[in-house]
Amino acid sequence: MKNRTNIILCSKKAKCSSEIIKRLSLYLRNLKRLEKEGVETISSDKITQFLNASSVQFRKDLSYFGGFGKPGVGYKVKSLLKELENILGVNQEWDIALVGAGRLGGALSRFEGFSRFNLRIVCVFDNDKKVIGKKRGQLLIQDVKDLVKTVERKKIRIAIIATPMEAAQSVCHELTKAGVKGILNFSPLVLKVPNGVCVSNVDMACELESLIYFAKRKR
Amino acid sequence: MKNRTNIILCSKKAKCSSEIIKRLSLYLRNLKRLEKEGVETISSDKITQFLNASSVQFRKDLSYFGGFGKPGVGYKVKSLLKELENILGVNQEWDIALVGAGRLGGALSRFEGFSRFNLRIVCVFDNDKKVIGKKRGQLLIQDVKDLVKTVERKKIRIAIIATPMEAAQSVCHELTKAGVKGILNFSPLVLKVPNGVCVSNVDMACELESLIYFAKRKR
DNA sequence: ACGTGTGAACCGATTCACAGCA
DNA sequence: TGCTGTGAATCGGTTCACACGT
Repeated sequence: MKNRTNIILCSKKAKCSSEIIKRLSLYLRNLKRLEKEGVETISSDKITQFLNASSVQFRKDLSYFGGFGKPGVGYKVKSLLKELENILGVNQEWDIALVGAGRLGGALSRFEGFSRFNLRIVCVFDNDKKVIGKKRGQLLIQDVKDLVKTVERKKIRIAIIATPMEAAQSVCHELTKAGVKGILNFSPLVLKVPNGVCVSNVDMACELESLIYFAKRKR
Repeated sequence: MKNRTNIILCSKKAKCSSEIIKRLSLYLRNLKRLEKEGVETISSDKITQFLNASSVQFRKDLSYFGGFGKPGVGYKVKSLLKELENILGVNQEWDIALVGAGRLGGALSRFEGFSRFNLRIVCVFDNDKKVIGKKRGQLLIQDVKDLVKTVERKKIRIAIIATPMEAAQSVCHELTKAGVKGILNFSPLVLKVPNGVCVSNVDMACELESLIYFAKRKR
């Protein structure tokens, strides 16, 4: 009744919340595991068993992009995996810029998880004269003054901010000026960004304080 | 018309989503900044100007716990700050256990942000014989085998999991067995926890993949 | 019979609109 | 007048119920 090809991938874009996309990413990871284990077909019931999602939600999430399953059978692991990679855009390598070479930045630059997902940190910036020029893993730490130039030249679209709060907004400004469209923000500042730029905040203090709130009233 | 004291703090507990609590934590942080700057009174309009929240949402969030503002005037920074600290339970020190002394764990154990919020990492565990017994900052890295014993003895209620995916579920099990009620999970696994335990996931791969999805379709 | 895909119902969270107080 | 606090309306996301394909 309805055309199910990738026109939908675009046309339904507006309806697609970041929560859905994060779940797709989660599904993808689990499909990869299943593939490794040699599983060929899986039902929505089975795959959501180990996730915090219902089988209906799984099917609904996928339905925004098309019908990938066979009634009475389920989903072919390999082909659904490819579809999701395609939808998310992770079938190509993505270069990432990291700003802030402090402790957190250092840990992130060596975080194995990134490479596993076709994500590659290709440059690291800092404003501290003492670390500029030093190596962080394979990468030379560059002066944050060269940020715009470098990010533009390398056509980087995704960046991670791991600076102290004070520097975060100006770094953010430079990044967007240089064409960055997605920012993973580890600083506790709420960033102001121009339209069309997407920010994802990882605010550890907020997370921990909410845990404390709920933990406090258990027993 | 309605009693506004801390009975509500408990009775409204059920209505309070973790999103509200995280925002309260954000408000608190900004109130601290304002206090430092010497601001004595603030309106909901002003304080939300630099946050991703509307002034109505600010007032609504607070209204779950009582009316702290004065019509026509606003909120007294100092006293609202105290109220929020009280609600969140961050006016006392909280001891945290960290599991996983790898790169991420290492960065976290030295993350200055924690101490700023009355959070103190008091023990670090790992299962790698090569690092057990070594110092991580001030702390000795302990064998994960001693986890339950130590966590019970120190009455720790909050923990951070920064282990590889494979170890996460068993660590989580031990933590809850030892009485932990809140877990900040940096591993990409969806944890199964008993009722009454609160998990907050920081899944960097999902965050980044969602950024990629949205960045991909901008220009 | 089994499992997908989806309109409809539901539910929670945000926003609106305004009453009431300083 | 200025700003808070809150019922009512609205919006979006999740779940239900079931039609349909294999």
